[in-house]
Amino acid sequence: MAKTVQARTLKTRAKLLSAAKNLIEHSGYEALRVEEVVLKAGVAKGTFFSHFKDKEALMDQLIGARLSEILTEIEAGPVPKSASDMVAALTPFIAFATSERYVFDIMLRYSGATAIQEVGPIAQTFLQQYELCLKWVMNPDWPVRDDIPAELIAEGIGAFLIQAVSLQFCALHSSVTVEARLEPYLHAWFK
Amino acid sequence: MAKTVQARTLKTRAKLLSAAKNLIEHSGYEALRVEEVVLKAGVAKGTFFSHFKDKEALMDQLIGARLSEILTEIEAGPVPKSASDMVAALTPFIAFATSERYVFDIMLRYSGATAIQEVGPIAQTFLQQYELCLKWVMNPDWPVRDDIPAELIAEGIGAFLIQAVSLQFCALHSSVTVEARLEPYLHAWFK
DNA sequence: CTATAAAATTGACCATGGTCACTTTTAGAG
DNA sequence: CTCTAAAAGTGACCATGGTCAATTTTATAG
Repeated sequence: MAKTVQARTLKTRAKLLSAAKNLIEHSGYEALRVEEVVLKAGVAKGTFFSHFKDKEALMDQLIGARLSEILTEIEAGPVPKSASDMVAALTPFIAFATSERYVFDIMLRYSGATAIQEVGPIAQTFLQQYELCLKWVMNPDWPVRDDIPAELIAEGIGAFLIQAVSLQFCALHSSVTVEARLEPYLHAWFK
Repeated sequence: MAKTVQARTLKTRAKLLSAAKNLIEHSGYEALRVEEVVLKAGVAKGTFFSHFKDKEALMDQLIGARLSEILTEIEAGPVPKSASDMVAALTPFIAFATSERYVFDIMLRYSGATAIQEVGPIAQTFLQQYELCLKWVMNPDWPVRDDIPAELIAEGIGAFLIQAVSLQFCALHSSVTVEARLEPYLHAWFK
């Protein structure tokens, strides 16, 4: 018998995801307990772990999906025309990344692929973010430095984003917004 | 009676740290179990947690101490004269950061201060690294861009470091060394 | 030296993520 | 329709980090 995926599987998975989403909507990501998810989904604990490698894999799914939504929405918007435009455009992404320390921790842990040869949902959004910035930066009337490859600039923006959010979580600099912190970095890529 | 710290406290703390160090030397950071630490130190489990807020606080201490050693050694060396020099100088730091995924995760989580108004050992090493890079970059015969504040460049180097190590842990790019990945970023700061 | 309050330590206990041998369900061959 | 093997699901159980009321040790006032 070939390895088939039964309809039941998809239904159970959907129940788990929906239960998790509801719980998170109510009390945030960090407070999520596997016990509560399976209770609400009406399945046994073991079932959870036959659908997700571990609790963080579920988080990867959920946070990844949310980030992708946000980036897709940003992508649909106008191409920014300056550093501050760019920062403004990225604001929803930043807002989500800073919404909970736990969320940012998961983002960092999953920003690279977790297992070899596997790119998880969050890792994919980092690629999406890279490509979005690359698109912006390759815009011909964009005043970006031409002595640096566009790919490097796009990657660098990702690095600066992480840095700015990290510093936000650092008590030492919390009076400055992430956006204000990000902008001077971006200027370094401009002519 | 005033709040005094008994000699016993220091002794117990030292026993715990030494036990942990031995265990880590033998099987790495990730494999460390609190249970084993207290067994080896000859104290009860509760004692551990009256000395360290949680297991990660111990890791913050140990990893922070190691990072500080490494940075202090780098600081004692010659001031690098180019991007590749700089990358070469940072190699011991990178080697430790990439030695275990777990170590890098802890570094990221603690890179900002954890609690408000408190800078932990790892967070301090990020400051140390920032100041080291600042010192290098402010060297008058250093060919760095002068249209960007030295402080920003130093901060940016930190961001690039993290980015390069993160990508190292990403299966997609693991064929390139961290050093090779870091260098082109650094060139962006040069004239 | 003794009494006593603060400091330090203890270990049974809890919370929660994760495992796995077993049971139930399902798809499809005959 | 029945039989069977794979797929899916179950829940008792384990691993491990962390808690806290009770106990022991220490410093020092009198």
